[in-house]
Amino acid sequence: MGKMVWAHLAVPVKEVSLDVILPSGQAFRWKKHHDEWVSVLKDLVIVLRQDDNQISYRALASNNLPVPDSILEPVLSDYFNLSIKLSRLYREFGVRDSYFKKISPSYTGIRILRQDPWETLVTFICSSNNNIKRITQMIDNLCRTYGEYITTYNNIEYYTFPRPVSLCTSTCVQTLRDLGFGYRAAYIYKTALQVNEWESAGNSLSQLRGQPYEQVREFLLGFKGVGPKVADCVSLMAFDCHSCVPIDTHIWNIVQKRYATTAQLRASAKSKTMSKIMYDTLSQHLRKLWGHYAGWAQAVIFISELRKNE
DNA sequence: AGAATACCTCAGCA
DNA sequence: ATGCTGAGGTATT
Repeated sequence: MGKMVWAHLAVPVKEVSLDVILPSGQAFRWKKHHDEWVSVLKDLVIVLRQDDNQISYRALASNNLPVPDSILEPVLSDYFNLSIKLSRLYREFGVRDSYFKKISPSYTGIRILRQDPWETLVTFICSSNNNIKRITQMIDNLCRTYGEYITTYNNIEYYTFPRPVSLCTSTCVQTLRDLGFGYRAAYIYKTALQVNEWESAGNSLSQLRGQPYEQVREFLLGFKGVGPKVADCVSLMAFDCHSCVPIDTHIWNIVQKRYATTAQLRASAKSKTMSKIMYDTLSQHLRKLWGHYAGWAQAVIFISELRKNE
């Protein structure tokens, strides 16, 4: 083993709280081992430690060669969206929304990660009618089976996230079912075929970044297993659509409990399933309330609700 | 059009 | 114990 070389990001916990955002259902591949958070970004195993004033980081590559900080720092800065100042957003949300102002002091450092589009798409297809624990297990199985081995750290093997082409095999659906994907196995396979074809034609999913939300959303809704909620999660977490507010069961619950709702919204509460119209109405309502970075406010409210149920 | 139902799996609960 | 419910929904009817 080479000498451990740590580099540092001067980021206070109030801007990024790893312990809050990494295990809370935004990304599903971070593992905590003692005081270290470990995951894979691109083809590197990333190791993070955090104290009050900084995040220390280093990376392990498959060749065991050191990864220069000049490569690593931009990767992390991008992944954690560090150009966006959280303190400023919290202040603005607090002015717009008294409930946010009330609860946010207990939930600081919650920000939206900027994740890989393909990985995010697959992950959130898996998230439908599912829970964080199981989603984490499914994604872990997927990478072990179809990803490329990178290295072992703390006795845990780390793999890349498989490229679409790796899933375009005749046995994929059955394999995924055996790995616990249930009915989502077929969705993943079909999506892999589509994305592979799209990329083979010289495109990349990343080129959707910077496109208007409506176009990103329409594109995403074209995949099997992607409905309004999943499309919004991917738009927000991979395609820079910061104002987009995914409406899940937790947000729906909290809106009914905490926010004044219109007669139309209250009436819909009786319905077993949320209609597309109702979904859009609610999402836009919250977007207007919270503003251009509404999706970031949603993340705070979502985690506060998640934590309360524990 | 809009609402109900089936869908994989599994932990938590009565 | 066996059966039900809900988990960051979606496709189908």
